Amino acid sequence: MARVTINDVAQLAGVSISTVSRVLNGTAPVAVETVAQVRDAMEKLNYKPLAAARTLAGRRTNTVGLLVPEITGEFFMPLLRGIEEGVQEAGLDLLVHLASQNGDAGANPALPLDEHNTDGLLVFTGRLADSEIVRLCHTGIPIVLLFQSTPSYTQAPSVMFENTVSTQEIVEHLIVDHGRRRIAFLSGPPQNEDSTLREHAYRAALAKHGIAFDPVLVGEGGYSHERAQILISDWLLHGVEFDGLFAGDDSAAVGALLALRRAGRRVPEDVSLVGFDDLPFAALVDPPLTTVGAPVEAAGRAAAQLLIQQIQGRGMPPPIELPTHVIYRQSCGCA
Amino acid sequence: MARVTINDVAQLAGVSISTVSRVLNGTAPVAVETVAQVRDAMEKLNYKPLAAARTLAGRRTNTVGLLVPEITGEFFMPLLRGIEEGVQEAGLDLLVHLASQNGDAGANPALPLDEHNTDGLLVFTGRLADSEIVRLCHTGIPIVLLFQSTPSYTQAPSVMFENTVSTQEIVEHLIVDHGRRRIAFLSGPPQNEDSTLREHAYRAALAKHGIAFDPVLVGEGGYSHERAQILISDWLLHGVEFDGLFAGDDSAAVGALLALRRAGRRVPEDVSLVGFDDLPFAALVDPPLTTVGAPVEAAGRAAAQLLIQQIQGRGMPPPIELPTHVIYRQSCGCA
DNA sequence: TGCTATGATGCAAGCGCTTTCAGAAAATGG
DNA sequence: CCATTTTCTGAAAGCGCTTGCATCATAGCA
Repeated sequence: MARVTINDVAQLAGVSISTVSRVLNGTAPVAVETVAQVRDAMEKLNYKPLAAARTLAGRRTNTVGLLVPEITGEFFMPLLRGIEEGVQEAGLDLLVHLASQNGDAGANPALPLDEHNTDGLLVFTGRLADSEIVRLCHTGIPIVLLFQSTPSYTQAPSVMFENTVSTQEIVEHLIVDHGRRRIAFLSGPPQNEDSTLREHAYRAALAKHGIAFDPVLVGEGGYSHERAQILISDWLLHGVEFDGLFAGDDSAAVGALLALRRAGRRVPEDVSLVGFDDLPFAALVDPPLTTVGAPVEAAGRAAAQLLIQQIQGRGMPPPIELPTHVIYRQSCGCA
Repeated sequence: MARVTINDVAQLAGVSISTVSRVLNGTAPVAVETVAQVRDAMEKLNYKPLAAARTLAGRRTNTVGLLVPEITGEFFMPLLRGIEEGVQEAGLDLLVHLASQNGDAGANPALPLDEHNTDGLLVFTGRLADSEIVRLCHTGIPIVLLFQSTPSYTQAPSVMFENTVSTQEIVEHLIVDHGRRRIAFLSGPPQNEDSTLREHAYRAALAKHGIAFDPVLVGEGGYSHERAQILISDWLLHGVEFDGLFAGDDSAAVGALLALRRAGRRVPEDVSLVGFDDLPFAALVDPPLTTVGAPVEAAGRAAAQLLIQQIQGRGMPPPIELPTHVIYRQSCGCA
């Protein structure tokens, strides 16, 4: 049961392999009846071209790599879905690679994908040092950065969310509409760009309403419900008082919610709680979470498309910033 | 800036390409100092073997494919994580492919992966018809089935959860410890094997305690919170009465929880609610969900390992059934 | 010392496909 | 009706790597 090759097809169809290749790829005109014969032969033999051979001969892998820091959190799912769809639409395949998160940033996290020679790389990991990205860019491989702005001296396009406007709006909402004055903020993982932007916006909102920034009210939620839960429990235990909480993202918000409830604090009566991302469960928790809707799946899809655009030589696309908007539910105190 | 090939390395190291290949693959003894020279040359040139060429020459792709029905639900994440880790441990790569869920089962959902010629296939989709699986098996490509038992006339190993014992235990818990008599059941998607098994166990538990099975109390929750929420709302609206609910899985349980709450039913006072899987959020909802703990990530990892075992010719492993256990929290009525 | 295992290497034949080049056949135009 | 383009097809040269076979020392063993 040897593999059916292009030769077998050519033979059966009574043509040369060049012709078979051409009907396969549509790279040159082929007479309609010849096409029919070839198609027929392919069908009969159940011919499946060998990807590796095409790659080797055609010098393109038809594969894009996705470099992720870890597969966790509700956030990753819609993202992956968007990416897969975008990639599939273009007829490419998706190679998922978990970047080993060994502490040393000096290591070569992208290596495996490098080696596998994908046509392009989607990078979703703050962990990947700028220098590494610069290196990758210089190899000429198309890259798209997810939620990480383009480092200088490169022009890898990035896909990001609009953080500032919505964050400011949601924080101001707590101040203006719910009369909160002591509003805490939970940051994301260290050096997370989104988090930095959100913190700036948070501070700006406070400042705008004459509320002094209190460093006590800022902690690292790490976009993780465990972490946020522990942190908030700790705060509560140590008498840190606040009447509003912008949790940085929805995962942290849920963790915080749990901690608050366990400590007997009511949401939203005692504390107005808001998140960011509008992940699937945001509407499902009790009370439903007021948050910022971020088009995560669309971001994945957009990233895939930007990458494919580069791969296909259709130019270097500009960075994309996807709009977000506040979604008012009940956790802030709205009816 | 042409590609650095094995030739360049060989030349710089002053050896033949065969030797380079051998130090690369360790397929034959090479003198230590030669190895050093070659390694050196590789380093200097920053040589990266081209995967496609290795595949073509070596007749193996070093890639396994994952066929998924859709990327959604909390369930998929730990599964993917387990798979990726298992695959990565073996030094292989993971190609993720979303099976188009066009209604026609007649289509060829696996085709794309087929074409890409992976060394093996992880199949996680009830949608893939048995006939298709049989066909795949007959092509000789290693396969592992996820949550779907091996069809007859094939011996593709499968990874499944132990459904019966725990389900029976959790349902009996509602009957015995919480005095529930009208216990409803939400099934998974049609033809989902886990669901079928769980339903059998559910019925067995009822029977064991002399409770008549009432078909009115069975609905399709589809392992989806939206679907479950709609269904339960509907039931409540139409006066379907129940004091216990085994939601089939945790996603459906959360949906049901929401519907119950919206309708003013208290959990667990009015309705004892339990799920299955112990997904990450199960402990986070309010009240925390009593459920059956299923090692989802371990299942992914096990599947990857079974597949790799086949790929490496280390024999055809037997199916695996992973143990589950009831996790008592508060949604059933326990303190 | 002669003879065979063994170690270390090179040569060259592919792996299955794409693509350039050139040629044959058919279509076009004046 | 001949020159010229256009359409279609085949031969053949790789793409970068693995691997079977041959080679040649060197070492082991009687």
